[in-house]
Amino acid sequence: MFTSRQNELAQAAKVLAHPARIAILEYISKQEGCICNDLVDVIGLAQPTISQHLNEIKKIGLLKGTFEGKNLCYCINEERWEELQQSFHLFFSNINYNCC
Amino acid sequence: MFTSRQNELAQAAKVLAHPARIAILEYISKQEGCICNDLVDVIGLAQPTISQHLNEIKKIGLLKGTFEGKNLCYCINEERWEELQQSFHLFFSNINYNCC
DNA sequence: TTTTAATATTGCAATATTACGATTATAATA
DNA sequence: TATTATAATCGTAATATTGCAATATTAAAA
Repeated sequence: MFTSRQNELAQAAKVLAHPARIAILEYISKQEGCICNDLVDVIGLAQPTISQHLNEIKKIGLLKGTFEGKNLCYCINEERWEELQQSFHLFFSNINYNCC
Repeated sequence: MFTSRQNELAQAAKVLAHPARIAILEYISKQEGCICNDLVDVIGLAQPTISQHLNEIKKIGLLKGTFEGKNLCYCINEERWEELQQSFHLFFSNINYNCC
C-alpha cells in the first residue's frame, strides 16, 4: 500500500515520537563512554518503562553494545544513526512548495 | 518532565510516524499548484481516514491554504516545514558517538 | 554458593491511534 | 432553490502504545 521507504521512514519517526525516547537518546549521547545505568533516575520513569523504551530504540538498530545482565553498555550505533539522518534529510529536502 | 523542545520534536515525529501521512505530504508536494482533491484515490484509504490524517498534519501547522467546502486547496507551509527540518537536523547532528 | 545490583519480562489497566460507515456541512452549479 | 461533488464530523470497533507492579534473569561480588 505504501512504498517500503515510506514505511521505514514512518517506523523510524515512530521511535522518535515519544519525548522519553528523545531524552534517552540525548542522554546516552552525552555520556562519556557507554555506561549509562542511571537512566531511570535521570528520566524519571519506572525501570520497566525505561527498559521498554530502550527496546523500541534497539529494534530499529539505533543502539549497540552489550545488552544482558549487570553492567550493561549502551551506546548509539553511528552507522544506523547516520542512515536515519540521511533518510530524514532527503524527506525534508525533497518537498516542494509550489503554490499559495 | 521533559523539555518543551523534546516534547515538540516528539510531537512532530508523531505526525511523520504513519506512512499514510508521509505519502500525503509527498503527494501534495508533487502537485503543481495546490489543488489536491484526489488524495483518497491516490492513497487508497477511505475519505474520513484521509481527512483525519490531514487534520493531524494541519495541527502542527504543516499545511496552509483553504480548508472548507468544495475546491479546497492544500499546500505545505514552507516556513513551518523548514522549522521542523531544522529541529530534526539539530537533533541528528548533536548526537555524539563516544564509545564502543 | 549466596547475595546483590542491575536489567528484562510478564501481566494488565488506561489511554491513544487507526480505520471506516453513516451522516452532516459546504459551496459551486444547474 | 435544488442538486451535486466534495470534505468534515460523529460514532464505534479494533488495535497499539504507555506505564507500572510483580517477578524473573543475569553476572559480578561477597
